[in-house]
Amino acid sequence: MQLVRSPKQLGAALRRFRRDRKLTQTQLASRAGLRQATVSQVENGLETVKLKTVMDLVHALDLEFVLQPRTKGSHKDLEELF
Amino acid sequence: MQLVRSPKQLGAALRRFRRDRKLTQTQLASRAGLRQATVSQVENGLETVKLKTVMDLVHALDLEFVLQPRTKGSHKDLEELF
DNA sequence: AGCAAATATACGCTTAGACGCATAAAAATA
DNA sequence: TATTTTTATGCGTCTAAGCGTATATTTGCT
Repeated sequence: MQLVRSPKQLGAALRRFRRDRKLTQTQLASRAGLRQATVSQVENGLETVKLKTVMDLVHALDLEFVLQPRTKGSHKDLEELF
Repeated sequence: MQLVRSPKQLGAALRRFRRDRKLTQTQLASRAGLRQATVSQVENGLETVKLKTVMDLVHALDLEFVLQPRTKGSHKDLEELF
């Protein structure tokens, strides 16, 4: 269960789950109807990826999002500024 | 705490949280650095919205995502198989 | 080291998000 | 009912995602 507060965290979480499932980017891309290159971009934190692309990956990995109020200990991820 | 398995569910969840916080689309848009029109599109389930736009709204509403294995059915769990 | 698999990057192309600005439609309130 | 407030939609512009295809780079294995 992974917190996702930024595209970078999303990419890292997706990569962890993909590896847990012993899939390559190419295999995941095939399942999700995407290109391997696109999977790579998302896993590397591309901010402007489309929500549909993200959801396709989430579904292909048999995952789901939960949207919830922000938990405490919040102000340590200021990795927004690049 | 809202399950988000599609752009439509995301839009509906964001709308609920925004109303909980007594904000108009214009007020939320201002906080998030977006247009009111964009907030409207996202709340109505636009599939191809950019992840950055979604995250801007999530942050502006003081929310966060959790990425987790998909639960079975519509309730908490029933997962133990038999 | 060498090779194969996996991942990151490149180019040209089509499509569309988000923008500013504006207004139409719908919902709330007097 | 009329008026205000809120939400949805329209148009022209700019920018870039994702596509196919291909290749460069990194990683893993023997």
